[in-house]
Amino acid sequence: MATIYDIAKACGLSPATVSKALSNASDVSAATRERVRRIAQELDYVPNAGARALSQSRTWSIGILCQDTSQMGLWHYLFAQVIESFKDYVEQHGYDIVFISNKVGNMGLSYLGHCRYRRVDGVFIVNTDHAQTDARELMESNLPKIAIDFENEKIGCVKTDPEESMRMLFTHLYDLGHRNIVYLHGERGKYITEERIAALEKAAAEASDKSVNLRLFPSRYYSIEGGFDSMKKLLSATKDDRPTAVIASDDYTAIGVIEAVRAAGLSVPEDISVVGFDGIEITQRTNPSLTTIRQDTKAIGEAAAKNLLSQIAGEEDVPKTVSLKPQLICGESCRDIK
Amino acid sequence: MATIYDIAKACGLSPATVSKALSNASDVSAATRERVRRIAQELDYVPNAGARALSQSRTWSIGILCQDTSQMGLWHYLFAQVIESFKDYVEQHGYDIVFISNKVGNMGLSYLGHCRYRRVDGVFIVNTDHAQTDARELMESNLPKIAIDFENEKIGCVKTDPEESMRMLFTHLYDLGHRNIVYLHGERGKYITEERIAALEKAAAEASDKSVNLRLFPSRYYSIEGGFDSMKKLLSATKDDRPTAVIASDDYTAIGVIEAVRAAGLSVPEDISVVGFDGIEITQRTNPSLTTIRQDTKAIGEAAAKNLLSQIAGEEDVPKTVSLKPQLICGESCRDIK
DNA sequence: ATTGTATGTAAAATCGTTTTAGGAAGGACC
DNA sequence: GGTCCTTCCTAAAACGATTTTACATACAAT
Repeated sequence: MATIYDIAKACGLSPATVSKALSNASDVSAATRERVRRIAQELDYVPNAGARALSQSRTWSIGILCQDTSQMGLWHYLFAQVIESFKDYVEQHGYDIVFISNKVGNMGLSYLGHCRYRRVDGVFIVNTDHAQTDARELMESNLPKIAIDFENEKIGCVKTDPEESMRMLFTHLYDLGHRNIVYLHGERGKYITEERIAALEKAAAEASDKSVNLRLFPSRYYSIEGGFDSMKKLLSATKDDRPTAVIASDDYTAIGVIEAVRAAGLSVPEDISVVGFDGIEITQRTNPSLTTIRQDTKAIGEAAAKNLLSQIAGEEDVPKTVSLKPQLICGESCRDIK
Repeated sequence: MATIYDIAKACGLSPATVSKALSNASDVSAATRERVRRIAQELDYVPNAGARALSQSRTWSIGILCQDTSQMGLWHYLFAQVIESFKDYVEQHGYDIVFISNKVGNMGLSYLGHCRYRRVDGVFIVNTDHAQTDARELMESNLPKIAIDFENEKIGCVKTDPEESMRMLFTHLYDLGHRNIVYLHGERGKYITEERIAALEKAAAEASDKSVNLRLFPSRYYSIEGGFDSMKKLLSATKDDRPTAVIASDDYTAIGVIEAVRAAGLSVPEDISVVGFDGIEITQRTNPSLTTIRQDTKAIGEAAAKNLLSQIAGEEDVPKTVSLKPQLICGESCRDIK
């Protein structure tokens, strides 16, 4: 493959001049620049990203961490959309993406190790067990970085405003007359879980209505089966005091919840109203269609990208946290019981 | 960040020896090797993939081309699973993945240009418009490469055996008594479309039954809306000779088909039987659940990875085409009309 | 004693860029 | 004519590895 040396030789110039000509440096005459360009074309020259990276000490690549014990793998519908939006954005700015893993070859690299091996210019933490040593090490590092739905002193985040989201859901149910509500929340201890629980309890408290009975019940994220099992347990645990509405941790869980309600011989929304979270496409195709909070995945990906690129560029005053507006999608899974 | 030079200095050795010690070369004493290892640990050394690539002229990275005009983007459920499986496999062998695009920065790189810019060791063509100039250029190149559902002289492929798949579907419907069948096929001209149509017609011919009436009707891949629209048209075009069964090009299309049947005041499977293709998870959650052909996405990804790594290793007799077994999943979308 | 063979290490070249420091040529100005 | 800018270009170092060649030393075989 042709290199700048080949071009230099063909043009009768030095490699340095060729490099500058190709990168639009100011101290090359227009005539020379054009000649170099032409010859480069003719020789089918493509720069070597690795060599460039070595000399610039930046690779124009960004790491993405999206790993989880959940069976969904990397391709959770929601995360996938966020990643795609992120990728499109950074790609336009010349970056490629590297999926960070701690199982590369037999090198025994940690997440951070992998980032350093590939010399990524920054990292986007989409999903991981934030409590795990490996993830912690990465977040402690001083790489430019941004996360989704997680933050601490060392890392900022992009998220769909939890306060507003949960208030929207609660208010929607409350206005339909629901007072006996259960939140089927995701794994306790996860940052986003705690945040949403707090937000929901706050919204409930703000109603200042003694008749409101908000209870929590554990489930897990992104699992139809998990939603099914949890709802089954919930139903048998609340025989005498069945909730009139259930807020699922996410849309998959909500699908499972609906199945469980049916399996118990009850109906949605006649007997129990159900709402989800995330607003993935399929929720509008289910039967009944689901009332849920839509997260704007495109905006999330873009906001994360913009923030990270600003950090990489060394800009000052890069916002630490970006909070995006949720949108309530009204399906047919809730009944007015007033 | 520590380099082998730092280690060399700390050990009182030459960089060459350090390099060899770290790569388990034979001509380094065990004692030296251990010492180097220890110091490397202490200095928190991580090799620089770019530098390594420059000197080895291989990057340990593989390009993935998965782009399409379809609105599904990169994250089509089926392709996503294949890519994940592929990624897991090559990752274990030390490779990272690069998504190939023709919109990187403002460099105006073609697909092949991007591959050359990043010096990928091989490329996996998951989905693209194979007729497009850019894709053709890539396939003409002499990079190690493998595709899904496409092949020609220059590139081999991994696919779910079309002959067997289509025969399974046809036979299933035939055995249920269906004689009036429509295939709602994907875009004409696509390799896989033509292959499946031919396979289906062959299976129908093999029935040697004059009463079999197999018709083709155009639709497009992976679109619920597309399936809906096509089925609507089909219903109005066949008022007097409605098919008893419809084979959709894929599961998404099948979902749209079912909606269209309902919208026409008919029912699945009472009035019309519907089958899909791909076997994505959600088809078992729809109402009714879908009879479909399951493609083994994990096996596809692995087969592609294995094949590509063999090519990269320069092995001889790497199989050009790998054909995998389909699996018939029986849902409740077909009725026995005998 | 000589030759040969491992063995362990070092020096230097190489990979393809970018960057820094400077040099030559030519014009403008006093 | 000398000084000072510009403008355009080059040489050389740097980036961080790997790889090839060469050179010691030790020890065995002849």
